This record gives sequence, C-alpha cells and structure tokens, in this order.
Amino acid sequence: MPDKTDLKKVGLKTTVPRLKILSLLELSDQRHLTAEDVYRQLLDADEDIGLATVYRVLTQFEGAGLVIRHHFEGGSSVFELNEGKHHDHMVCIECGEVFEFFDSRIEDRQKQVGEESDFCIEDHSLYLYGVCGGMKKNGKCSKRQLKAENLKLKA
Amino acid sequence: MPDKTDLKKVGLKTTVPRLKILSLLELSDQRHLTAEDVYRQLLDADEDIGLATVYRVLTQFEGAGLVIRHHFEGGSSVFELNEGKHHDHMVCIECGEVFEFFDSRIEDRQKQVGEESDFCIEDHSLYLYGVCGGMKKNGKCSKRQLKAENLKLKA
DNA sequence: TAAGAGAGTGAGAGTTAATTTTCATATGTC
DNA sequence: GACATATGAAAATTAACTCTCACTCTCTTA
Repeated sequence: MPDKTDLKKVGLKTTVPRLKILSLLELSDQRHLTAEDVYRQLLDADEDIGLATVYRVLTQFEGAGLVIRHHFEGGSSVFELNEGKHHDHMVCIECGEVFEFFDSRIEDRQKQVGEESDFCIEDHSLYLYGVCGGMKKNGKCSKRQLKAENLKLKA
Repeated sequence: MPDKTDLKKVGLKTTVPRLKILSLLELSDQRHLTAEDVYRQLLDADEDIGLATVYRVLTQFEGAGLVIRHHFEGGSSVFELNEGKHHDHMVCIECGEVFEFFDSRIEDRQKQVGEESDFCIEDHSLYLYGVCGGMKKNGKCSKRQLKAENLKLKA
C-alpha cells in the first residue's frame, strides 16, 4: 500500500480511491493497464470505485507524473507506473505478455535519424511484436497464461 | 488511373468507386490517408462517393493486400498503398505530417534485441514523434498546412 | 476533536468521433 | 437483360471517455 506522502508530494489530497488505484498499479502483475482494467480489478477486489473516478484519478496521476499513458494500437489508453526509466516494449502476439527493454543503440540511432531529417524528436514509440520464448517452447507462457486467454476472447 | 486488372487480380469487381479510390491512393501527394481524407479529396474532385463506400472499399483493399492500415496515435485508421517495402514513420506533432524512413541499423538491432531475449520477432512498429523542420522554422509546414489546421481544431 | 469549507466521489447520462449497418436504388458481369 | 453485387444516404452502433450533480470525505482550524 502506497504511503500517503506519495500523493501529498505531488499535490493530491489523500483519498481512498487514489490510494487504492496507486496500490493496484504497484501490485498488479500486469504493468500495463487500461482504465477499464483498473476498474475491473478494483471491482474484483470489492472496492467500490466508479469508472469515472478511475479515469479522473489516472489522468491526475499522469499530470502528476506518477504514471505514463501509452497509446497502444487499438484505441484505448494504457497506463503504467512511471519509474523514470524510459523503455520500449516487446509484445508477445501469442500470449499477450508485454516485456520491456531498453537499447541505447536504437535510442541513439533514432535521434540521428531525426536530425538527418531536420526533425526534432520529442518522443517515440517502439513495439516489437513476436512470439516469446515460453510460447515457442511450450505453447505456454510461463508468466501469464490467464492474460493470454483474455486477449483471445477480446480479439 | 489504375488498370481494371488490378482489381480483378485480387478478386474485386471493377467499379467506379473502387477505381477512383485506388487512383487517389496512387496519385495523392499524401501517402497516408484516413478514410475521411479520402472522402474529402473525392468530394473536392467532384466525385460522388459516399463515406460508407470509402470505408467499405478501404477495408476490402486491406483484405486484398492492396493497402496497409496503420493505427497512429489519435484514434482513426490511416491507410497507405502497400508497396511491399517496409519502413517506419516520423509523425510531426505540430502539423500532422507523416514522413517515412528506413534505417537498417535500427532494423538489425531490433532483431538482435529480440534474439537476446529469446523472442522471435515477426513485426514491429516504430513511430518517432517530434516537430518537423517546416514547423520549427515557420510555424508552417511546407507540405501540409491544411491538415495542420484540421488537427489543431480537433485537438 | 468537532465543524465548516471545499475538494473528491459514484452513478448514470451525455458526448464524441469513427466506423458499420440498413435498405432502396444503381451498376457490372455474363 | 438477368442476376448478383455494390453503392449512397442516413440511421445506428460502438467504444472510450467526460460531465453533472447530489452526496461524502479530507483537511484545517478552533
């Protein structure tokens, strides 16, 4: 459970919903959650927090720099705890698992490509899509089987 | 104007709307068009083609492999003629212009990163977001002023 | 520790924008 | 020309948020 000071520090009043949501972001085994995900997981945990509040709070957290909002392909925003270190993502198309990575050579080269085109790069998004080791071997991802099933249903 | 055989080849009946849309994709100075873009440009050219048809046809073209559908940040799908050569995109956050680039060093490195993580990469999407040269200098993009204004209004 | 002010909340209605469906009419193919 | 398919216009749907408002909670001050 996050400390009250976490919220105070960023100028947000300490409230139960905000603490629960922050806590969920910290403890959930998924790093990347949509507002809907957060809402459902709160429901599952018998927390009585409205969807509107989830959106409000996530947006406030984003403004406060506590979380980062991503726009994966497919419409809805995805939130992730901001731990200050930039990284890119590898997404397993079989099981839906998201892995993070950072590669300075790619980062550097991106900057160069921008400069060569007289383009001032402020941000980028890089997703590698493929099949993770677990799925290749076992048809099972060691890390997150359930998620995979969810994905299949959605798709 | 595309040849009738282009459509026949992929199993689509030759119709005026389909020819016009394919032609527009080939001739437009924008490589990346939303369905709305296509629709408006057809209107400008005094073609009487409904928006529903544009959506239908673009979706058929995608199914037939004639075009590729992208999901840039910001909601709507963007279509591009499929010419078989992979490339990545730089998107100007000021004017909305999309530039293409290809950098083999980035491509290679991506493959390596995948291998190092026992991840079999099948695809990737890389978008660089920044400010293009035109907008930096003039606050105007040489290539696409109108589009920029649309973007501002929407945002 | 109680009270008041003001910010925060839940539920549900409202919005928005993109896309899809419907259906009567028009068109392409054989 | 017959038949199936495609089309245009408008309505319907969808999904993701956002707003409204009556009520509740937190924080501060007494």
